[in-house]
Formats: sequence, structure tokens, C-alpha cells
Amino acid sequence: MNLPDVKAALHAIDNSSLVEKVEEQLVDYLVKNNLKAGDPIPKELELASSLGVSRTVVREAMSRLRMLGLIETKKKKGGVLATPDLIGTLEKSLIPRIMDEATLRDLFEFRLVLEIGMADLIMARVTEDDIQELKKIVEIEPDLSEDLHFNIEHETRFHGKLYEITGNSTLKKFQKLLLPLFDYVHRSGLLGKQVPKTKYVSHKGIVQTIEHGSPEMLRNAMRNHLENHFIRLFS
Amino acid sequence: MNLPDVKAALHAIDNSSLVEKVEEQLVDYLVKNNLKAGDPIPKELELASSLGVSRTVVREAMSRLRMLGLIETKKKKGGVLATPDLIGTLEKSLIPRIMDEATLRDLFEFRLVLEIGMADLIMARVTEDDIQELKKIVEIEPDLSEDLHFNIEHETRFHGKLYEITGNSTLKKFQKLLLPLFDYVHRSGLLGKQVPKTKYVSHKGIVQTIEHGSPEMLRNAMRNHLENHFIRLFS
DNA sequence: AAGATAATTATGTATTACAAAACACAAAAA
DNA sequence: TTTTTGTGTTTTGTAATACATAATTATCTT
Repeated sequence: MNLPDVKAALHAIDNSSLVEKVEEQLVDYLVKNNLKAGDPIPKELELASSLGVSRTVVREAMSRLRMLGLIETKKKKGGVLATPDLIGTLEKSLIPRIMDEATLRDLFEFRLVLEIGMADLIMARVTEDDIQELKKIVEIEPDLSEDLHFNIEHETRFHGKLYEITGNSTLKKFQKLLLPLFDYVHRSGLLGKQVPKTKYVSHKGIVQTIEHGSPEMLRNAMRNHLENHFIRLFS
Repeated sequence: MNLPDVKAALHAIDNSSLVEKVEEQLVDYLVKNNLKAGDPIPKELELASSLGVSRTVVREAMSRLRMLGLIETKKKKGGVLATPDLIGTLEKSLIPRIMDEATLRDLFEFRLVLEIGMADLIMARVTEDDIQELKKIVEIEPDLSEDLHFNIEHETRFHGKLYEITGNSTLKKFQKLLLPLFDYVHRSGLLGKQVPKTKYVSHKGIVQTIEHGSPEMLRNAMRNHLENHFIRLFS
């Protein structure tokens, strides 16, 4: 009897706690009843007696949903459905030194993928003002030899502006979220050694491409700009 | 006195509940003490008395961390630090009908960005076996006129395989997470009307590019393949 | 010495009690 | 009449206690 057979024959025993079950039931309730933001949720005591558990358990489950931003509660008023903040939730569990290396590497790649892939959004939505601001940023582009910390700050400001131009605030928040992680990954030696810093397409080059080029050209420029990182990944 | 002044003069009162504060303190504790996966956490009663709150509050806070996968607890043994599952956490709060439209649109774009940007990962890591499997998938590429449901399933299988080839399992999980959302966005009329389906670069074309082309060519092919979606976005 | 049994310890669940905020509505004051 | 003030009620937030349950350790029996 091989593994799939076993799985079919035996169904997994329920190892979850009451809280987990109630949590599931609650989400189920929200979805099934087609509730939308602002709609009220039954009182804790109602839920407790409906589900046949103590208020303690209901409260723990609701506490979890509250953390996800799925619900909000007020004294006397009770709970209402809210619109959760995806990225904010992610933030809570993203603690570099705790995460396993595979995921860290994955997220590092994730950034590269995003920055290349967002070229089309940038080209479609960039404004004259954006270009002026980018120019102002790259005007003071630091030399490679200069202070590393300043370099990083500059990098962040430039790339951050690019994310902003996409007009996709989820994307932007995601970037902000990943920032502390890169610092960590760089330092951790997770990606093999730092390659000798050659400069490929510069920030100035990217701005020029945005101003006068095409989405395709921007993708290529961005890919080239990130070459150092790719080398470390694929070596 | 205008608003910024007020903000500076008056700092916002602390409106957070005890549970939230304890939650924060706990995460702080984990980070500050440089704990790594498997390291034990103080007992609930210790924490309660250390923090000067009831066990109820400590348990609610820990329940939240447990949900994030940040800690695990066993009877008699107590709690230990664990490695959280980022995407799994996201999954809990990603309920399409509850999310606001702006975020839904953002996530729709997110997918397009990813699929174009991951060309380099694909080209760097694709194997002969992968190509054979892709060929087998596109062999039975359905006609546009055929059953819509089958079309969607086919789309999913093809693009899912591409994510898999990247070797980035976080990316793959992310895709899986976003799947139900696209269904919803398509139906919701959130993106203006469906454009008349023209076929641009086909799945077959993409496979050919992967087999014989360059990363740059794959990015372009992918961009073209997704043209229908981009049109809806930018119109 | 091996295995069964009991004691111990920490988490999981239930119950009760009360504090704190939000709301409703009546009573008092202008 | 309108506004303020008080008073009661409801529902969540926190605390305290008790006991159930699982895992570990110690103890006992043969």
C-alpha cells in the first residue's frame, strides 16, 4: 500500500483545537452569509451557545480574526466585518532571522521578478512630474566608492519611487515590507559572496529609458541593472 | 494651530488593547533574545506574571502568534518558536468578496507583473523534462470556442507549470493563492468588459520560446500573451 | 530490568465575575 | 423647547478559578 492509497483509505484525524475549528466556522459564516464590510456579526455569547463552546474559545477565535483585520469590535456595539489589510498581516510574521533560508532566498528572487515585470505598469502610468522627480533623485547618484549606507538609502529612494509610479499600492507596500529583508539577506552570506560591483545600466540610464523608451526597453534595462543580483543567484 | 502642529504637540493616545500590547511584547521578546526555531518560550503563567496581566490575555496573544505559525505549543512541553508560513497566513485573510476593489485590482496586476518578470528564473532553471511536460500540456490546447471551464483549467495547468519551473516555491504558493481571485475579478466586471478574445502569442509559442529563445524573448512573448489582460487594465 | 501505574506539569476549555465603553432614554435645567 | 445631565443597559475586555487533557517523569510491581 503506497502513500496515496493510505491517504485515501485513512482520512487524517482531526488534530485541530476548538479555537481553530471555531475560527474556521466563523470565516465560513462570513462568506456563506455574503456579508460585506460594515455588516454586524453575532454577539460573542450567541456564538458561544450556537457553537456549543465557551465564550473563551469564541473570543480567542475572534481575536485572531481581529488581528487579520477581518473584523472589528467595539464595546456595546459588537463586531462588524471589516476589510483586511493583506500586507499588514504579512508584516507580522515576516521576521528575517526566524524565517528559513529557502523562503528568504525565494523572497529575494521575488523582488527581482517584480522589478522587471512592473515595467509595463510604469510606462503606462508615469507622469511628467514623476520623471522630474526621478531626475532629481539620480542627480545626486552616489559614486560606488562612497559611503555604503548612503548608497543603500539612495537605492531605496530610487526603486521606491519606481514602485510608486506603478500606481499599485499593494505592490508598493510589498516593497516596503521586503526592504529590511534584503539587508539581512545581503549580510547573511546566503547568496554566495558579493560579486565585484560592476555598474551595468545605471539609475540615470533607467530614467532615460522611462522618458524616451518603450516597455520592452525598460524591462531590458531593468534586467541589466539588476545583473549583479542575478549573478549571485545563479552562481 | 494647524494639523501637523497638533500632531507634534499632542501624541496619539494609546488605543490598543492589552492583548495587542502583549502580542507586541512577545514578538519583541523573540527577536531581542535572538531565538531560533525550536527554542522554548516562557510558560504562560510566567509571562502573565512578568507582564502583569492575566493568563487570559497572554493566551489570546499567543493564540494569534500560533495562528501566524510563529510559535507552536504542546501540553506539558510549553511553547517553542517555529518558522511561520507566510503565504499560508495570507490565505486566511484573502477572501475576494470581502476585499476592497482597489486591492483586488492591485492583485490582478500583481499576477501580470510576476508572470512577465519571472522569465529569467524560468530560462535559468528549466530542464529538458519540464519542456517535455509543457509540450504535453499544450498538445491538447483547447480551441477558443470550446468549453470555458475547460479553458480555465487548461490555463491554470499551463501557467502553474511555469511557476513551478522557477523553482521558487513561495512564488508558486502565491500563484495558487491568487487563483480563486482571478475568477472573481473576471466575473465582477471590475476591469471593464471582456475584450473580444484575440489570440496573441499562444501557449505553444511560449513553449517554443522557452526551448529555443532567450530570457528577453520570453519576457516579450509573455507580455504579448497577456495582452488581453493589459488592454482591460489600461482602458 | 521491564512494564505498568501514579504523580506532575503545562496547555486547553469552561465558568463566573466585574470593569469599561457605548448607547438609549428619562429627568432636570436653561 | 432645547440642552444637559444622570442613570440604566448592553456588549466587549480583563481577571480569577477550576478542571480536563496530554506528555513527561517518577515509582512501584513482578
